[in-house]
Amino acid sequence: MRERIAQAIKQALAAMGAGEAPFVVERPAALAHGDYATNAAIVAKVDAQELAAKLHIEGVEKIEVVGKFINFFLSREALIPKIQSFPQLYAGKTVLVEYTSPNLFKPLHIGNLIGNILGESIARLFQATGAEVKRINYPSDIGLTVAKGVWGLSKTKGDPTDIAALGAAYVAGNAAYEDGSAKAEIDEINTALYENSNPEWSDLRKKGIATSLAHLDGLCARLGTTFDTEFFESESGPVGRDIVRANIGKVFEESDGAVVYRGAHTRVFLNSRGLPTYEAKEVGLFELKTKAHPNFDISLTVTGSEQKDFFAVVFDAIAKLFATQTAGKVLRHISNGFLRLTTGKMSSRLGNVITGESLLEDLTEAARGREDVAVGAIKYAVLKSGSGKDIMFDPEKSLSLEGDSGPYVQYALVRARALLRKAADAAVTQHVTSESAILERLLIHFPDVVARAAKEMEPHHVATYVTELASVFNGWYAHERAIVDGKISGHTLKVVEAVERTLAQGLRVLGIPAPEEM
RNA sequence: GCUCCCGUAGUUUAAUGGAUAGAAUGCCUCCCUCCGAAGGAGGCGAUGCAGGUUCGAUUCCUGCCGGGAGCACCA
Repeated sequence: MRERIAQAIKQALAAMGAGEAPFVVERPAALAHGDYATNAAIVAKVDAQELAAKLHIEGVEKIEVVGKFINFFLSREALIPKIQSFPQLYAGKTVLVEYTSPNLFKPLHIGNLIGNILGESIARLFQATGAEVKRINYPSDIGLTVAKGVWGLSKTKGDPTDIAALGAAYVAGNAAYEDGSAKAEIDEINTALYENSNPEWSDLRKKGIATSLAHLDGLCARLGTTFDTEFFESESGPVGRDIVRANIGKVFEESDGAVVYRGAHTRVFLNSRGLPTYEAKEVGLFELKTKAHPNFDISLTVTGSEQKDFFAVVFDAIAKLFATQTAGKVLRHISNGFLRLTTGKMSSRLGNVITGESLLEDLTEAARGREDVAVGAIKYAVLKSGSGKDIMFDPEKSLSLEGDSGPYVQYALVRARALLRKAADAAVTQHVTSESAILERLLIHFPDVVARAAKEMEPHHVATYVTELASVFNGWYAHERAIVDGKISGHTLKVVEAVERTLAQGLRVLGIPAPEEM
């Protein structure tokens, strides 16, 4: 419909001799300004009345000129909701989305949880708009964090198959490293793990990794994520190290015994002991990713916003190392913000943090045992604002299930579904009531909202829309009776069906469960 | 010090250079004989400051003030 209006304007402008103009046809801020509006008269510098008079568009009932804007009101027939498919913006494209990527041996912290929530929604937005999506998890299974855990396990004689023991071992190791009491020992373990030179430590690592990974996969499944591919730092490290070594003097240079890249700022890729750092591992990861998915078009990496500058430099280095593989492709880092408590930033490296899991459990309890509602609550809290911004987390308020929240939208959907169940037993009449027009006028914009959210990789557009729809539906629901004396209007039935479908699809791209009952 | 990001009702936030800056929460009124009140209706309340570009600026540019993040062997 929007396209049809744009085409008509283009033709009318050409007929007026106004030529090309960068006008837009968009949803006006206020319903009083119609279903679509255009600034064409302003940007093309023509008389709005004259332009409007030239427009005759099928499905448009009324064209109104207000000031210099032209507003379009669709006819009831054009509004009658039908199955709305999303614009297939990314048809034929392959998109790699890397997210979650925790340090194994450590409980999933809230930052990982937020990254998972954002990454999953972005993956779903691309799928909804036609892309083939590969979900990638890139856990850290080697490095200082793991060394701390292995140190802790060997000190505490902890059971490496017990997830709680792993967490405790990491906390102990981290503390001993930070206060310096075991720094040398842990560094030694770290090197030995890289070199696989100590069977006892390597065995603890292997068992701990398996436990941690199984636990992680279970939690991700509860959150609605199933990964297509898992790459590990133990794989990317050696690959990256070799690539970096082979490019010393070309892309990298040696400095103080380390191998560095000088970009926007200088970063160490191989440390002075010759071990690959996070930077070199990213280089190796890119090699692994392109081997597995050589035909990708877009590669996204979702991590905390503090890594923004890091990725700018690393992607810069990767573009030089892989000139042919990156030509015409998009490599992008997507930031997720911190979840901030009133007490300040939560460090992932300190022991007494709220884990992703404990948060989910607390929310579930507050949601009367409903994990789907709890998942909806936390996901909505993360996705309702623009990505990359910090999420203010007041436990009291975030646990509340009222207002601008996931459960609010879930509840509206449940009401629509309950109504449809009732309607199944009702007689369907032909008369058309006018009261639902506001719902119809909102419903038509859903595909554009999803398209925009996908293009900008901003799920919050969908969250905002779905809440608006839930609110309008609730208002309509409280004000009107759909089923009277066992009869429902066929038109109303179609509208409610469209609301149900739209809310369900909206929640799906957000990764929020859509309950049948609450 | 250098670089980047962010300042919108008391609070959490939305807005594609467009029309009367939209919600939620909080506070003040109302509404369940009736499809689910975890709901609905109404009221109060906001673009940090100063310039600039533009027919039009929350949006773009400059300066200032305030907050956050990053900047060599962690991830």
